[in-house]
Amino acid sequence: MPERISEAELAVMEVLWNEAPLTATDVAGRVARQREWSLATVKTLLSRLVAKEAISHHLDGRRFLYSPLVERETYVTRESRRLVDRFFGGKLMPLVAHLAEQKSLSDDDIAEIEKLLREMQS
Amino acid sequence: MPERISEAELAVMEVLWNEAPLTATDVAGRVARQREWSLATVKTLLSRLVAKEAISHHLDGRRFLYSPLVERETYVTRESRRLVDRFFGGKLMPLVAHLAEQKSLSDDDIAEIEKLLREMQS
DNA sequence: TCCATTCGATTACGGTTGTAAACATAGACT
DNA sequence: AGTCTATGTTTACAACCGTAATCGAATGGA
Repeated sequence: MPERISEAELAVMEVLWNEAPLTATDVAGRVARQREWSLATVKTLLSRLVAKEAISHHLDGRRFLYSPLVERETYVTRESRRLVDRFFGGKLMPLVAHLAEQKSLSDDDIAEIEKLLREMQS
Repeated sequence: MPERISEAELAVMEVLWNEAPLTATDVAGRVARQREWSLATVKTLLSRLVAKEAISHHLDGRRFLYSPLVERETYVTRESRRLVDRFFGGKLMPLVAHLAEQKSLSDDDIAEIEKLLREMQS
């Protein structure tokens, strides 16, 4: 049972999912484009992620190189399922219906989803 | 900008979305079917939800009756969008594709979604 | 009238999160 | 050799969360 990744930690994960391994300084550099965090903050988040076993670190000279342990795919799947379970009784249909009603779907989106579904069915 | 509702608070919201207004004791009674919470705990959660303006309470004699202020529809939409923004670049298609690939869909589900989409499109 | 029950409000307390400063240590530079 | 710098570790601290116990006021019953 993997531990949950917090909002702030997720920003760090995104950086590492995008490129790894990286040093703490590198991570701080890339994450800085999104959030205004000090290097110290990023280092705290990295430590916590290591403690949660969401990332690994191995020594490179005198510094650490960090890499994801949990894959983005895996995490996204888990979180998506969580949402679908919590709000839509675990069924995808109501989610799609819901978002469709909210006009989150353009006609193009709908067409695309239909195509995808057709492919899956055959 | 509405405040976020925590996991535990959500269980209380679900009860009130299902039936309202209710007293604290009633809420505790219904929520007890899911979680093992003392009445005190439920009362704390109700207070916090009132503070967050997610629910309202009005005096009925000497006790409060609680009702949702935030609609389930609204909240679910917000959370869905949050997930889609965080993980799928704001696009719904990839979420559906993702869940579909994860075999969350039976053939019947697919057929049902297709029907829904066809109706929407016309 | 006095007590037990019922309620909401206040307080509690350990854990997580966001955000960081301070500290220790190992190289790097002078 | 002594100092600046980079880097990981420890500590900090307020807000939020899960989970309650306790307090104080009001009510209902004996």
